[in-house]
Amino acid sequence: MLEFAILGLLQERSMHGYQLKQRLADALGPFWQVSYGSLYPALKRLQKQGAVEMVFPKAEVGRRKNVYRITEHGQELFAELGESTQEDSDDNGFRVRLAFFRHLKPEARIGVMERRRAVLVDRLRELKDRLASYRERVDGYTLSLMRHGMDTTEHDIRWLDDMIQAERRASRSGRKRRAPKKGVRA
Amino acid sequence: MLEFAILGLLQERSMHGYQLKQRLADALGPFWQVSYGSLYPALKRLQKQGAVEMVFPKAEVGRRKNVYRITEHGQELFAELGESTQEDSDDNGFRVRLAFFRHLKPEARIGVMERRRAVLVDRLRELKDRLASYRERVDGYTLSLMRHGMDTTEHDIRWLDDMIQAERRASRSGRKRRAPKKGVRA
DNA sequence: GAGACGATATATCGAACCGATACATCGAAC
DNA sequence: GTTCGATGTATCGGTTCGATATATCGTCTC
Repeated sequence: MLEFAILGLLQERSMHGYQLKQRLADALGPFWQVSYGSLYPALKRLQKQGAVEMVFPKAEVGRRKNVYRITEHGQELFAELGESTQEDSDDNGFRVRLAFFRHLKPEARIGVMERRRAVLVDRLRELKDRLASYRERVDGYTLSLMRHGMDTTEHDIRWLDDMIQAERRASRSGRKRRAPKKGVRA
Repeated sequence: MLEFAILGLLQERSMHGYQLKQRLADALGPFWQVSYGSLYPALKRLQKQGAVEMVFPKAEVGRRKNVYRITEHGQELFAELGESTQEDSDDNGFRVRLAFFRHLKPEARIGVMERRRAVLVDRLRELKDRLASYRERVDGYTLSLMRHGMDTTEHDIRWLDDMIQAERRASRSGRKRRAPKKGVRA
């Protein structure tokens, strides 16, 4: 997911590590913060596989800045990671994807959201089963935790449904007339 | 948090690693799953600092089972970890604490919940500020993500308020008459 | 203009964690 | 009987986090 996020940011414009960290904190807000201990190694990995490249490898004067630019292979990797089913059950993984949704194809967006929905439906079912199975033999706090988890999951599913519907609407009208104005309503 | 969870489980009865992993999955449901790569090293760490001890160090016959028992020092460590302010901003950290709330003192429980509430209020404020600051210059998906985050956080705060209130009620009536029946209503 | 100070910027370290896997034993089904 | 799934302990490589080291830049103060 970190690689995906980096590539997503570099898609807008080339940046160096410090900027990436700032823009990431800005985009994901309080949901996800990355450390330099993850960021710089991730950049090196991406560079090694040719997904990003340095713009000014060595500036002779002043402070050293390693500005990275995304390559064509990086673009492909971004799309691939965005549609990958590997991180579907990771809550933050979906948030990260959502933050860069605008760079994915509409069909891919719907696919991601529907897979996410399936994960949440699974989770809801597991919570329901669990709650039914150990009624009475569990303390009030755990019970409350499970019930709140159910509420939250149901809320999330409704949210997804709205977004999927909006995406389909935009997709349909987008085929007839250009550009459906702004975006998704929460 | 892993150490805290292990000690919480061992407080009920002595167990071996495999059982710990199972009971952990059972208690935390879909919220948290631990790997053996974390569990066994954590047990060794706890053993090294004298918080747990092996019950049957070496069984001569049949399958090897390393049963661990919590020590007095382990009890202290559990209480200490349960009240620690170190993991307050970790969502899962609070869930884990909640799953073992029954082993904490009522005052500690209220303290943990109030600190958690403060974290969520902070998060809500940050989301509001962020939303106000970059209205218009952000895509619909990110906007939706932030708005949903606000809704969820507000919901969580109300949940906490209910639990804090219930805890206070139980605490007050518990001082007059013994044992306030069952527990917390979600 | 000297010094302090905070923001900018890159890099690495140790501890911890995850997913996978290896290895072994048990019970039960076929 | 032997295959198969559940039980059980353990470790490996790769990744992440939190902290820290190092250095430069802009700005403010005396």
